[in-house]
Amino acid sequence: MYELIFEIVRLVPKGRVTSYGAIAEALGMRSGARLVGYAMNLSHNVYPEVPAHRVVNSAGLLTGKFHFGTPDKMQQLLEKEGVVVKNDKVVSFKELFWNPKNEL
DNA sequence: TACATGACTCTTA
DNA sequence: ATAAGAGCCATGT
Repeated sequence: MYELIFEIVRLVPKGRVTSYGAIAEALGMRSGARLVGYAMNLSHNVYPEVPAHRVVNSAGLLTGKFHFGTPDKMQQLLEKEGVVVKNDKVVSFKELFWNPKNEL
């Protein structure tokens, strides 16, 4: 079931980000954002790798950074891809936001 | 089968 | 504008 979620996340272009809610909605689960988060939790041992660091909450906050081993890993990865992160939140989130529906 | 849990989100005070 | 409460769906025990 999480396969779909993983696929969507893998479609997120480098340097862009998306939100749990957006993914959930793209899959038809209007209020399944929590489920998407839960899926990300399992994404660390699936293959191909899932760029879970490109997924943030509706406010652009890096809420799941504690699940990357070290709290800085997520931010590091994002910045390395060109995404500016400040105070655990994505700068210009609105601009960098990537809507899954545009790819379906 | 029933209950608890979670990387969320929206609605009210 | 900030804070607290309730819904939501798939899994695991």
